[in-house]
Amino acid sequence: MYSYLCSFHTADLDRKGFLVSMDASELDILRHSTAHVMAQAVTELFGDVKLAIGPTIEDGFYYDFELDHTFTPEDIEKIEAKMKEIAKRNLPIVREEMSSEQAEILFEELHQPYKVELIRDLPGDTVTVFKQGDFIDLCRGPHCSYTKKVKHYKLLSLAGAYWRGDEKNAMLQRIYGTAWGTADELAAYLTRLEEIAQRDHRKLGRELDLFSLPEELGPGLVVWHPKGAILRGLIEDFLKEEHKKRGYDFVVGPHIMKTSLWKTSGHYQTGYPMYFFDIEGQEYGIKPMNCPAHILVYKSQPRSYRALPIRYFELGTVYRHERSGVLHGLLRVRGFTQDDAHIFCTRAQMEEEIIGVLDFAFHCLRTFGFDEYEVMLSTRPEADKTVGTDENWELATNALIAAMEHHGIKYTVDPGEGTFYGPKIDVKLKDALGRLWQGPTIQVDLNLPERFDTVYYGDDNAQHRPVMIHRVVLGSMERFIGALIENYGGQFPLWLAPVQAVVAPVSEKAADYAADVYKELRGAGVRVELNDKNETISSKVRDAQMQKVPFTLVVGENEAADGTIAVRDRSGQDRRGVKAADFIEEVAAAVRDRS
RNA sequence: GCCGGUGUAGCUCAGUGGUAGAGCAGCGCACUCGUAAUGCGCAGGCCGGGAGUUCGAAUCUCCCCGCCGGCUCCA
Repeated sequence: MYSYLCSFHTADLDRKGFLVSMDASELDILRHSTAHVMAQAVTELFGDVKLAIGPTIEDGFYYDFELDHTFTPEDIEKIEAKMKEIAKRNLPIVREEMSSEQAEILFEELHQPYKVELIRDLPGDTVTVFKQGDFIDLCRGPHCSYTKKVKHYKLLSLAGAYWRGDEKNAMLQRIYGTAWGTADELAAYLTRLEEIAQRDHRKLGRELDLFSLPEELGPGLVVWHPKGAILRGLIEDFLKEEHKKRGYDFVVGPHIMKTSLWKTSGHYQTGYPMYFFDIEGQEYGIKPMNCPAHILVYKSQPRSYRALPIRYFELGTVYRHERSGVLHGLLRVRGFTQDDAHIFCTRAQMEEEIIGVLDFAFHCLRTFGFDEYEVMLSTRPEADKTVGTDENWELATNALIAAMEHHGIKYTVDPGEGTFYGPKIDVKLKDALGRLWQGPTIQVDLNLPERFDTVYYGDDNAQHRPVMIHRVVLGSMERFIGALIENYGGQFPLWLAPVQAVVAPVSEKAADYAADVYKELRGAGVRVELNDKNETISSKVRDAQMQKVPFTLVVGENEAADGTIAVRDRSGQDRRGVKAADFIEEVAAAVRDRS
């Protein structure tokens, strides 16, 4: 498939599978040097600049600065021009090793307090600095040999960023950029950014009339329009069917619950971002999670070990007070519906249950066109920040690992990134453009069973604590559909397309026949629309294409005469003389195998 | 929440102190048309909200709100 690779000596594929002229480490070096050249340009242009950090990131780099001047978009052009000039000077980039003390003195003299702080925190007693002309930066390197190598780059955006990512620290100004080995690669990357913008679910959501987030409603609150609601309904129907197959019981809880319940669960005390309000002197909270209700269902009667595992499923709508600055289309909202389930089982059953959940999750994801994943195991944070015994943490973590190994899943460990109440597995999905999205999460909960004193009776007739596994498969409807829209670029497969076909009469002469075809298809369960506007057929075809409708069914006098339809698909392929019944079967077949 | 940007018709966007504009979408009329835009016409705006400066504000200033790009946080 990649046989043409041979013609590229140092050719490599980048992380998203695109052919690039440099391997990952060469690109990394180039980008790092580009960041230095940018920092030099900023320093030369604005004088008193305090440099923070300037690492490489996926596809590029950034550098954080502190200075009195506030960057404007116009400054970006000036900085790019200055970078070009610096590159042209072709300064040698020289590595120098020095003792930490020397370096500290050097950067004190240069009025670079952030660098001094970095040096103090670095292990070892020597550091390296890199010099190009008058510009000196603390840096591990390596770098390109000359500034001239820095050629194909573009500064992309300005942003604020806290020093060391801590909001208690000073807000710095960050400039993001990208850099590549050749002009073509840079151009390809910029084209790719364009493509990503074209697929933006917020843009497609509006254009395809799927959903909106009206200002009148409040930030982060979604209304689903008819077409979006069809899409969402199809996904929910699929989920319900799959959960039934896999032995889940459906439960339903209310949206508001007394604050005392949130005190029992601990959400109240830990300052979970909830909404609280008062009813007749009694304080209530809107649920940010579904678990307490599920636990109360569990606790509604004594449970025997024979009844376990118990799996409760709910498409549970929750509300969380997300900080205003983090809201983003469907991907980060304040009200959302999780495909949430809680599994209560014995310790001995835990591993098998997790195996089942993983199997379930991957089956669902493949159905929606996600075939590549990255899996992360998040382990226990510092012990004093967590609940639960060492033994239980170990047991839970081992069960997660064993289940992944059972499936032969390659995973990376995110040490200390588990929740305070237990370890978890996060699955990230890779979409059509190679981007990662948050997907299934499986968490073992060592906290709530204790807090709610959840028990079952064992064969020894004694009370035991069940293991509680909290898991979502698609995550939330909102976030998942956002990802789905971008993954398909709005071109949903037939089984998910809100409108599967548009009947487009060529002229009024075929209007009656078109109406008949429309009724026949609708009667057969095809999601079909009739475009009987007083417009040309070209215009109707165009409308359907723009709406990314899978099939446009053109009917004119010819079709009316022999009782057929002309089927045009989204790629522009046209099949004439198709019987409506055959088309209906074709659609039904695709819906059956979800394609 | 914080830093920066931004907000004009349903959508995309012009309009830098002197009576609010275009294209598309919508509605009407004509045309009756064969696979990505037929023509003509008509409607449509508290220029995000509030306060101020000014004879006069979409335009200048301040406050608030939303959105966008990030930081932090997360399904």
